[in-house]
Amino acid sequence: TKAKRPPQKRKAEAHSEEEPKPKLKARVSISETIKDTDFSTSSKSPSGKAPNFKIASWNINGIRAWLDKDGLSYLKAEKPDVLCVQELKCDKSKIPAEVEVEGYTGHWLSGDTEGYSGVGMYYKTKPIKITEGIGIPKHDDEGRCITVEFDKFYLVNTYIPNSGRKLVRLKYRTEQWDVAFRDYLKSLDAKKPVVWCGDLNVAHQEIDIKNPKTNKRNAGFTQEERDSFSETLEAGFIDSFRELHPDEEDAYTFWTYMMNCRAKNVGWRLDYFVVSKRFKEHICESLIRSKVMGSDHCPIVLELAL
Amino acid sequence: TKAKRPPQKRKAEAHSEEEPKPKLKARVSISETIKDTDFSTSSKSPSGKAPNFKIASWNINGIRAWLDKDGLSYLKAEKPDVLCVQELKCDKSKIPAEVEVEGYTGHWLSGDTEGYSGVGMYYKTKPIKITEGIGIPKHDDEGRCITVEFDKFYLVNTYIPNSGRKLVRLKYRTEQWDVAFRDYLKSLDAKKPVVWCGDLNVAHQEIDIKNPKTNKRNAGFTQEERDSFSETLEAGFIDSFRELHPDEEDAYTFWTYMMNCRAKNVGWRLDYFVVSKRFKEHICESLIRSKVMGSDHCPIVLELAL
DNA sequence: CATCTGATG
DNA sequence: CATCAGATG
Repeated sequence: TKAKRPPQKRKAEAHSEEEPKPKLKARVSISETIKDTDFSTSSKSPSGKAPNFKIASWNINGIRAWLDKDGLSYLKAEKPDVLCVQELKCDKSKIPAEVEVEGYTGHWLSGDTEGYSGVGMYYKTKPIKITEGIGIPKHDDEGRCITVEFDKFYLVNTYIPNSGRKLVRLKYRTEQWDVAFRDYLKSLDAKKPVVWCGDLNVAHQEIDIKNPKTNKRNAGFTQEERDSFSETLEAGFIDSFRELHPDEEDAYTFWTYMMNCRAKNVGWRLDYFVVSKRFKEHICESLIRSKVMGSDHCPIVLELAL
Repeated sequence: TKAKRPPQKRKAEAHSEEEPKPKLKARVSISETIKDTDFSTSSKSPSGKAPNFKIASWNINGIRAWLDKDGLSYLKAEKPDVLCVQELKCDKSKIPAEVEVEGYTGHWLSGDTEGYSGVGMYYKTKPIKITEGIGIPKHDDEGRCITVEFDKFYLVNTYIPNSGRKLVRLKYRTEQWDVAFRDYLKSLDAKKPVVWCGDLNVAHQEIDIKNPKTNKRNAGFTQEERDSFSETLEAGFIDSFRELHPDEEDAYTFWTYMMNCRAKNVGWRLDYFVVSKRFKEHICESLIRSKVMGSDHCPIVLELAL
């Protein structure tokens, strides 16, 4: 029977002195892990065209921690036309100034809960339009979706709700969010082709997870989530990585920090580039940057010939 | 207007895998800072006797963090007969096994609030008796006092309540705790001489703090706390450090982690060895180990000739 | 295991 | 600035 802490108020200073000063953390650098990846490309579209537009996506697990770890070295090495990031875990107003990168514009979206969710992106060339959310207030208060309209396609960057431990949010996720989001995707697809990317928080098939048997009732591999994702794909979309690499095993984008799973490659493929079927002809390559460290997810890349 | 987090339960595992494994943190080592201190002694008691009993005291600001930083290297270098520590910030049941040291017995006391307060000690030779608290339940639920009875004296190890930001606990501290504790000390002193040590959370006089002017209404330097400490001393005790070093300035035992105060020696003397007046003849030296790092307080040492 | 908030000092 | 707890993933 544990007691409460002593009575508390706010905003005073015990043993004060003068003024607080900003802090500077020293962390292990992401830059070191960049060297193990070859960022050059030789891919071609089905009709033989070389890529001229590259999109990257990464669940960065906290933008402040990621910046401290020099996460921007990835952006500078990959040099994509757009980088989509998920899980900012930081209110828009609290993002450090070091987030700015020469040659890119950043766009950040946070939800109502401090330190929870949030997505953002860096882009080189100004899109036609940027939209936050999916247009349904009750689904838009967690900062999970940004859509940018380009000339030839829509790019939708999402951090799909996690069903949670004990699957407390499974019904919300599959019966509410996924349904509403599917409608949203379809409405975009009716206008222009769509590239939908991000942390979709589902491993689609058994090939997309190391331990399918033991994870059937864990968030991200329930039948409900997998079926829901199938239903979205059936509405006219393809999973670009699996389309190009139908039999590739052990291809994951997430590894829990626990139990040394990354070193053992005990992972999940939770991050995707899903594209409108009719846009398939523009896809040159769909890649997983599994050697880039700095988060419990790794970046993924889509190379397009527009 | 910030929203709440999503609904939560306990004890399940999202994206689980197998079993969790214990963790191992890498921190800056305290051992490095030990080298700057000379732990030998040449002190003598008023009657010319060399010390044969050494007591050290240190507010360690979290025993788990302190162990990770190799705090025990201080114990091994100082080699006191007793080391008193304050602010365990750890339930007794959660103290790591590495706390054990060859040649010493540990005794740990935690309060009802997880991660808050708590005191403990290492001793070489078994005391006659060990008592937890001051015998008043309403003052004893925060794990702030251990008394050990030796042949020639009582040793009282305390972490005196902080009056808090905005002085929310000043009345409790001075009108309740200090009054009850003073009675407790007097009752011991009636039986045997007393050595009272620990983090007393008060800088007694202007000489005991770098910025007396600006801290008059901050916890640890209010007139109420200073007067209360004076009143306790007047009951028959002496501040051993100030007794031996009446004019020594810039002698502090605490520096806020903020604003680089330690490097600038902008500090407070909050840690003391207070001893019964009639025990004065046994005091050889009262020292401040200001170069030993690892906490926002530094260790203090009392050398006795028994 | 690692991030965050918020309490405490 | 640095510890801790507890939530979240």
